Order: sequence, then structure tokens, then C-alpha cells
Amino acid sequence: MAAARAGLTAERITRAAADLADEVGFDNVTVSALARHFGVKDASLYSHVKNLRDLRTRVAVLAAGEMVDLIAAAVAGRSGKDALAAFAGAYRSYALRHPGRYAATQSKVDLAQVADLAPFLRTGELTYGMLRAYDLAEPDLTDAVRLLRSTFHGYTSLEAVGGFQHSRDVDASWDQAIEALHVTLTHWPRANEEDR
Amino acid sequence: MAAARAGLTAERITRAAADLADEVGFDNVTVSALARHFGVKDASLYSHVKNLRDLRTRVAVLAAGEMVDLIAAAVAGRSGKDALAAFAGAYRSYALRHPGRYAATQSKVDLAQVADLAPFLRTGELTYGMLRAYDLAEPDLTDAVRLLRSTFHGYTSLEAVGGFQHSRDVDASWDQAIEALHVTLTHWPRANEEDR
DNA sequence: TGTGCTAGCCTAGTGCTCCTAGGAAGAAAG
DNA sequence: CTTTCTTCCTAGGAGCACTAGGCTAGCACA
Repeated sequence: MAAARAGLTAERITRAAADLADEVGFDNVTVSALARHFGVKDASLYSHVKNLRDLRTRVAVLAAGEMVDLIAAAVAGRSGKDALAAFAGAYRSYALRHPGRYAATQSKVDLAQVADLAPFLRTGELTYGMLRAYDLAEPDLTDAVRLLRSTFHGYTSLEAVGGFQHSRDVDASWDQAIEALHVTLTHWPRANEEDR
Repeated sequence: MAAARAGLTAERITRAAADLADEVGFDNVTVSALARHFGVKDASLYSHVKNLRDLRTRVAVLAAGEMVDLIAAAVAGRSGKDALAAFAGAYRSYALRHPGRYAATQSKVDLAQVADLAPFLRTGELTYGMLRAYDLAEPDLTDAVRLLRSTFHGYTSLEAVGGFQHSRDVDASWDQAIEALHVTLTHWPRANEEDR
């Protein structure tokens, strides 16, 4: 196997790493396994990727981009509660369908080393934009964004590790959580004097 | 260093592993590093601990026990919003003070291999008990528990990986989140007919 | 059509890791 | 004092990340 040239690229390696991550978990992605997948020796990958951390960062950027695209598509044309539900649905769907990629987006990446910051920034813009309908001003707006992100991330990651043992349907709980968040956002307890 | 007998025990090793995890991160805890810490060869640890996964599980149990004790102490004698704030405060405080231990509690452990399940069960009891004041019936109760757990876990883990870049004070956002959760629980959107 | 050059992939090797098998020495029990 | 058990050891295998340096395919250019 392994013709003279295997046609490796940073992109192909990154994509394969992301696929592998979805199968075996993000932390279990190894350079060796990727090399085997391409029918190539370990050392050959280091011409395209600096090291394992670099590879992980690339996967994180790839996943963040895919995810924000899906969320953007889901939210497009909606507002208020519809937008919230669409955002949440796309978010959870991606996280469950691509657990390895999703874990990558949550790994602490050195943002200074990321070439393309756009995917990460766009997620923030989308979230703030979605909240526009709820008419919140700073600092409540940021607090709300943090609450949403926390809930989405917390729920999906607990679900992914099997944290919900109760027999209650996990989808129904999720819908209910969205409902509850909507209520929270519409009856947001405004900050009195502590500002900035 | 390293007299004839170093006095190793599964407990001492587990505790050292937990301390190391808080320093360098849960995934970066190695058997070799622990052996060095005790002035002992790697192989010596395997008389007390089956393997790395077993060690990780032990750390998870240890951490879960510590955490639930602190939360129980904080919640004791309180109810309603006071209890919620105390629970949340103890949870976040432990997670931030002991990031490695906290990560251990969130690692997917094979519950079948856990000798003492009590710590894990007690957390659930505490959460359900805390919600008693809000007068929710199933399945809303379970939904609410899941929402709380998600928010707590999501917030602390995002905070831990540096996910909150905005200049808004992280403690203030947390207080606001608790406030919002309290509002949500008091105005819980009851499920109509979809049940159990 | 030949000649360099530059990728792309290789071999070889280091050091760290987890983990096993089997041996020796201290501690405890008779 | 002897036996036995526990604790820790040496020795070694296999997988992993990563480096240094060599060979060659296939391109650009003459």
C-alpha cells in the first residue's frame, strides 16, 4: 500500500482527524492512528502539521466553522423564541452528531495561534443577534449570553457522557429547558445599580 | 528518598493523583509522575491500583464525595432561593478551586466499576431536595434538575477553559444567572400533557 | 530531452508512557 | 527462628510524540 505520494495536505489530515475524533473521542486522536489511516509513516504528517497541539487546534477551527454555519442557517429568518429554539436545536444536534468535533471546540485553544478567528467570533455575533428580540441592555445582555452558552454546553456535554440517568426523555427535557430559557429571557431580572 | 517501604496505599495514591490533577489537569495525570512523587518505580503503584482507568475512577469518587459534602454543608438549614444560591456557590467554588478533581467528576466513569456509589447518588438527592421549595411535580422536577446541573456545569467549565472573554465580571454574571434560574423555577412553564 | 530543485515521504532513533512477569527483601504470624 | 505475605524491585514489551537527515518523484526551466 501507500503509493509513492499519498497526497497529504493539512486540510485532509485535519478532516481525517475530525472524523476519527467523532469515532474514538477527541483526546484519543493520535498521530500514529492518522498515519495508519493514510498508509503512511508517522513522521510524514509532520511536514503538514506542526505537532499534535497544532492538529487539535485545526480540528477545533474546522468544527467551530461547521457548527456556526449550521446554526446560522437554522436561525436565518427567525427571531425571538423561534430563533432561540432553532439555535438550540442546531447546537445540540451538532454536538451529539459530532461529539469529537464538538469536544474540539471546547478544548482550550490558544487563540493567539489560531489563524482564522472568524468562526469563533461569528458564534458570539449570532448569539447576541438572537437576543436582540428580548431587548436587553448591557451588562444584562452579556449575562444572558453566558447563561445560554452555559446551558447549551452543559446540557449537551452531560448528555454526551451519559450524565442523565433518569428515565425521563432527554429530548423532552431539552425542549422544556428551551421553554424555561425563553421565560427567563422575557422576564429577565434586571441588574439594579451594578453596571459595566 | 524512598526508604525500603514507602508506605503506599490506594488512598494515598488517589489523593496524590487528585492533587496532581488540580495542578496539571486531570488528563495530564500520569502513573510515572505519581511514582516520581513517591520516590518509587512505576511498577510499584500497580500493586495498589489496577491501572490508569481505575486510578481515574478513584479520583472521581474522591472528588464527588468531597464536593457533595461541601454542597450539603452549604445548603444545610436553607431553603428556596437561599438554598439555590448556596448550592450554586459551593458547586462553582469547588470546581474552580479544584479544576482537576472537578474534571474527574465529569469524566465518564463506568458506574459498574465504582465501589461506592453513594457520593454520586447524594448529589442527586441534594438537588431534588433543594427544589422541593419550588413545588414542582414530575416530569417537571427532573427537567428542572437537568437544567440546573447543565447550567452549573456549563458555566464553570466554560469559565475554567477561559471561554468568557468579555470584560463583564464573571462573578456578577454568575450571581445574575442564579437570579435568573430562581425566576425560572418560580415561573416554571408546566408541561401540558406530555408526561413521564 | 536533460538538469536542478523542491516537495513529500522515508528510515532511524530518542524519550516518555502504560503495563506485565517474575524476583528479593522487609514485616508479620507461627 | 522459620514461614508466609506484602511491598517494592528489575527487566522488558509495546505504543506514542517528535527530530534529524536521506532518497526520490515530479515539477520548472533551459
